[in-house]
Formats: sequence, structure tokens, C-alpha cells
Amino acid sequence: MADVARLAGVSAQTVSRVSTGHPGVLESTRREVLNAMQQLGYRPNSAARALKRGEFRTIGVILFTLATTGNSRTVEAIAAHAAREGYAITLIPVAVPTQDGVLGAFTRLGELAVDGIVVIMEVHLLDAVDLTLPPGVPVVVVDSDAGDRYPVVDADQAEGARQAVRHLLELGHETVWHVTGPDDSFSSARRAAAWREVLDQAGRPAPECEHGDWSAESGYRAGRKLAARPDCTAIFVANDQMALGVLRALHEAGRRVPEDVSVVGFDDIPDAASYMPPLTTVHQDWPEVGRRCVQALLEQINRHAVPPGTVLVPTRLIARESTGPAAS
Amino acid sequence: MADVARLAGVSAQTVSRVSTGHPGVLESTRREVLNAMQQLGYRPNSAARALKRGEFRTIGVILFTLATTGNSRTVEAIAAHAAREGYAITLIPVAVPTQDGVLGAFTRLGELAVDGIVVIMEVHLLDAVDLTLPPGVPVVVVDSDAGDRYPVVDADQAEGARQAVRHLLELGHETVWHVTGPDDSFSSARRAAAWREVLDQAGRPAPECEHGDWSAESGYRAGRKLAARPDCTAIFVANDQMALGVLRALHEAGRRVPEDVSVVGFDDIPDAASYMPPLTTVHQDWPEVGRRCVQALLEQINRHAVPPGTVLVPTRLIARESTGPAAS
DNA sequence: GCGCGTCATGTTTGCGTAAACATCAGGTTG
DNA sequence: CAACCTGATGTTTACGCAAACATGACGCGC
Repeated sequence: MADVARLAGVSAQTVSRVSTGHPGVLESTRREVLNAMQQLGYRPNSAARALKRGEFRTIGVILFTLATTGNSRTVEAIAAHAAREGYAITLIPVAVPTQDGVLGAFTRLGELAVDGIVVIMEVHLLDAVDLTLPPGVPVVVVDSDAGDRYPVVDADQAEGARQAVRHLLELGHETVWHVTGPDDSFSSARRAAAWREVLDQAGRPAPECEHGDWSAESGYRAGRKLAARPDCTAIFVANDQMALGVLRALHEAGRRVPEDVSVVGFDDIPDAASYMPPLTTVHQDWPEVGRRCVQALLEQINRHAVPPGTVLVPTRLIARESTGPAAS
Repeated sequence: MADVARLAGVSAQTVSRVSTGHPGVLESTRREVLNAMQQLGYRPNSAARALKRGEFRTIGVILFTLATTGNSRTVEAIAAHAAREGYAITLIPVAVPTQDGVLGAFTRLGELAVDGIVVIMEVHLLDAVDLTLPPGVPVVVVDSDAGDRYPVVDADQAEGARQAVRHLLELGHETVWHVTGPDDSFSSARRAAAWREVLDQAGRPAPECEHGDWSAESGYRAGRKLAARPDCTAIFVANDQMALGVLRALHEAGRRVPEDVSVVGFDDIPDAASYMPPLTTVHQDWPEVGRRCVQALLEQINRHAVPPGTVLVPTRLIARESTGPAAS
């Protein structure tokens, strides 16, 4: 910076004013300084800037995996919106989903240069984390149960699941089978609870669940069991990938979809429209979830506003051929 | 830090020594200091640390999208390995894949606190970027043509595509059709070039390509055209998602896979094993790509080593039922 | 034409840390 | 026992920037 100042024939402070866009600099001087910056390839040192200002303009995202469509799409949206607000994103992967792993990640985060944290963790390990959080750092939680400790942003998974099950009942099925996600997943638990709730309200018996792990392979295994039951005519699968496996299992067993069995998935991943047959599923608006995360975090950072409780992003059922004749 | 020093009854410098793990501190003193840290909830300020040390222990990752399996898996691996080395990951999304968008992202990166940069960009926009890169910052490029300006890490896509096409020829097909990815994609271009190369070497005519955009939907459109050609009996699709669409198109046209048409994909996404039929495809080792990225970058950062040219991570064909009877 | 406000710019200072150097106690050697 | 070393700790300083305050030039009104 001193070099730039010298070259432009001004003081370092004036260079600072130009680089931060402060007013009160003569247009001619500004051009002079910008010119000198260009010439010397000057880049402001963000560490010094952060040190001086006491903020990093960075948001930390702590998560288990990017391998699920939902997580990666949400992170992408967070990054995009954060960038728009002049914030960068720091990714903190928790390698091992154990309490130690979480603690380690949070410890690293504590030493990290972030102004706020988004936690994307579907499993029940958040409890361990409280004390480790650097005090005073705003937090937003996605896809997990934060109690009332942190604001939560999430898709309205319960409503989506209700729509799915109701849709199947309205098609005339006596009841609806369910393939769950992993047992330690909150999303899975909420989808299953909503499924059970709708069946109860309709006075229908809730068959025993099959349990999967989100993967297509696990869906296939669950689907084989369900395909063997002639009384199973409607299946609500907790995500689209497992639904893919279920479809294959039904196909191999000679049970036609949707004529013999109707299938509904969850997530509306892009591929779902190209399954055989195209999958009826619940659409999740991940970009919106990401946007609301950033918004909630920035509210805390900038306006020191009180956490806004839980923000639910709407979900909606997309009817395709796996539950009936082509909708288009 | 001063507070900790006061509470522990030592100087700030001793606190610093403890927090950086420097030797030459009496065990009793060290315990005292750690105790005081705990009590006061002291966290080293990373901005000040970075300012003093002149390094951020952060790697910037610049990319277009996390929506593709390859990108998100690669980023995940980069983050995991970087974390292991004590580095954090900063994500820089390029919202608009235009030259301006790239320049904007690189400008942001220039001001950003990173010790090195991984560029994950499959399109041809890298050229514009040279001048904007902060000079002296190590760079590694993935999935793109960096010429000889930067070291490149990538999966051996050409070899994977060759294996795929050879496999189809060995099954006795007269020639192999091809569905490409988007025109501006390097991966797509390399896979297509390798496809053409094998056909040429075998003295087979190369049919005209169908062009997709990586999406299952575009694969479906391409598949409909190919399904209408009775002479098309073998298709190499440039990624698994498009292959999903191709499979559906063939199914709807009444052409059986693999009896009438053999199909090979690329990527080996987890779902591919659950397609109907399970898809023969080329496995890419994204975790390894991520690992090598970090390794190449750290070599530059720590040892100021010369860029190691191009690192190719092996790929391999996974034969499944879409090209023949069940392999298992 | 004197006082005062306004605006562009310069000077001083300190953010939290760690390297470099200084100090000091205790021990070792010839 | 003096000269010297070693190892633990303290003191000074600078990293690059920007807020706060200081300066100084100019113009305006009365």
C-alpha cells in the first residue's frame, strides 16, 4: 500500500479510501491511485483488513457430506447468496460423524475466521456441540433439531410427506407403505412421522416400515420385500434415490408401476423425471433454503436481531406417471 | 491474549508459545496457561495470526456449480484432505459462466485470504483468467485445459472412454454411437475424441453424435433419436445421467437393453448400479482427484516446487447388465 | 477582510499476534 | 570461582490496514 501511495503521490490513507470506496476523494486523485494500484498489482491484504475491522466477511458451513443432492445444492445456494453480499464461504467437513468429529470441526471453526456459521447436520449429534461454539458467533441450523437454541431454516418436509401420502390415499389405496431413510436422520424421522400421522388421521392401518440408508441399493432391498407382498399397492419412499431402487425391484418382480403399485419419492432430484416411469415426488426448494440461511445469518450479524425461530420453506408434490397416467 | 497472560501470570509471548505449540515452555507453565485459556474462553484471532505469519492456511476453490456429482465429490475430498493438513476451504462460486463472471470471481479471490487456488472449470473460459490471478499464488486446475500454465489434476477420461468404446466393439457391435455432453465442456470433448479415436483405429465408421447437456432429460431426447435407428445397437453416453434418459427412451421404443442395444455411461454415480438395467459405466475416482489436488497445491505452497505437469487419476470400466448378462 | 464552514488529504494510532532479541537464573567447566 | 552455556521467560517491534483526528486550502457571508 505504501508503494502505491508513493507512486500515486498521495498518502497511504488516501489509497485506503480509494480501495474501500470511501467518499471524499477527488475524482482525479482516485484515478491516479487506481492507476498506481493496477501498475503495481496491488491487492488489499484481507488479513490486515479483517484484523482492523474485526470482521472477516466469511461464513462457515459445517456439514457431514456433500454427497447428497440436498446438501450440495443448499451449499451452492448459500455460497451464491453469500457472495452477492460480499461474504465468502468456508467449508468445514466433519469427516467422522461421531461426537468427536463434530467437536473437532467446531474447535477448528472456533479458531477460524468466520462471522457466522451454518450447520447442516441431519443427525442427532448437535447436542454435543453447544459448549464448543465460540460464544457470540451467530449460528443457523439446517435440517436438524436445534431445539430453541438456534434459528432453524428447513424445507417443510412434514407437509411434503403429508401431501405425498394424501395423494396416494386419494388414488384409492387402502393404505400406504413406507421406506425410511437412516434411523439417525431427522429428515427421515420427520417424513416417517408425517406419513404415520396422515394414515392415523385417515383411520388406516400403518404397515411396518422398511428401512433404507438413502441409497438406491438400499431402496432396491426394501423394494424386493415390498414387491413380495400382494397387498402392497402404494409406497411412499423417503427419497428419490431409494425410489429408483424400489422401482427396479418392482419391475423385476413383474409388478407394474403405476398399474399395480404406485410409488412416490421425495426430493425431486433432476433425474427423477427420467425414471421408468417418471417419479411422482415432493419438490424441495434447496436454493431457497440456502437463501434463507444466508438471510437469517446476516440478520444476526448486521442487525444483531433476535433469532427468527424456524423458517419453513414450502415443498410441493410433483405428480408424474409413477402414481398414474401421464399428467402432461 | 493479554488477559490470559495476566491470569496465568506470564507474558503474552508465553501464551503465544503455548498456543502455537512451540517448545521451551515449562510443563507447569503450559498447564497454567492452558487453564487460563479455558477459563477465559480464549480463541486465537486468526486474522492477526494470518497477518503476522503471512499465510492464511486456506485454499480457495473456484467452480461453476456443485450440482454435478463429480464437482461436489471432488470438493468434498479436497475439503477433507485440506482439513487433515490444517487448511480450510473457501468456496468461490462463479454464478454466471461468462468471462465477466469468471473475472469477478477471480478478482474476489485476489482479495481473498487464500494460500492457493483450485480451479474446477470444465468450460473454455480459463483463458480470460490469467492476468487476474494474484501473482505468486499457487494454482491447480481440474477438468480443464490449462495449457502449460498451471499443473492439472484430472481423471483419465480419455482412457476411460477408450475402454468403454473398446468394450462395446469387443461385444461384436459394428460401430458405437455417442451422446456427448455440452459443446463447451472439456470433459465432453475429451470423451468424444477418445470415442472417435478408437473407432478410427478399429476402422469403423463414426456415426454422427447426438448432443446433450449432461441432464437425463437431454439424454432422453438423444435416446429417442437413436432408438429410431435400427442400425444403432451400441451407445456410449458421455455421463450416467444422460444414460438414464437414453435407457428410458430405448425402453419406450421397445428396444431391449442389452439384447437389442448395449449402453455404456460415464462417471459411475452410485445410482447407476440401480438403473434398469444396471448400467455399465466408467468409474471415476473423485476422492483421489481431490486428494491429488491438495497434494499438488501443498507441494507448491510448502516446497515452492515446480508444478508437476498433469496428474492423471486412473479410471476403469465397470461392466454391468446394460452391456450383457449379469456379471456378478 | 475576518471568521467560519467545507472539503480533500495527511498523520497518528492500534487491531492481536509471533519473530527477534534481551534477560536472567541455574549449572558446568577449566 | 570466573567465564561460559543452556533453557525458560520477558520486551520490543512490525505485519497492513483504516478509524479518528489533524491540517490546510478554498470560498462564502456579513
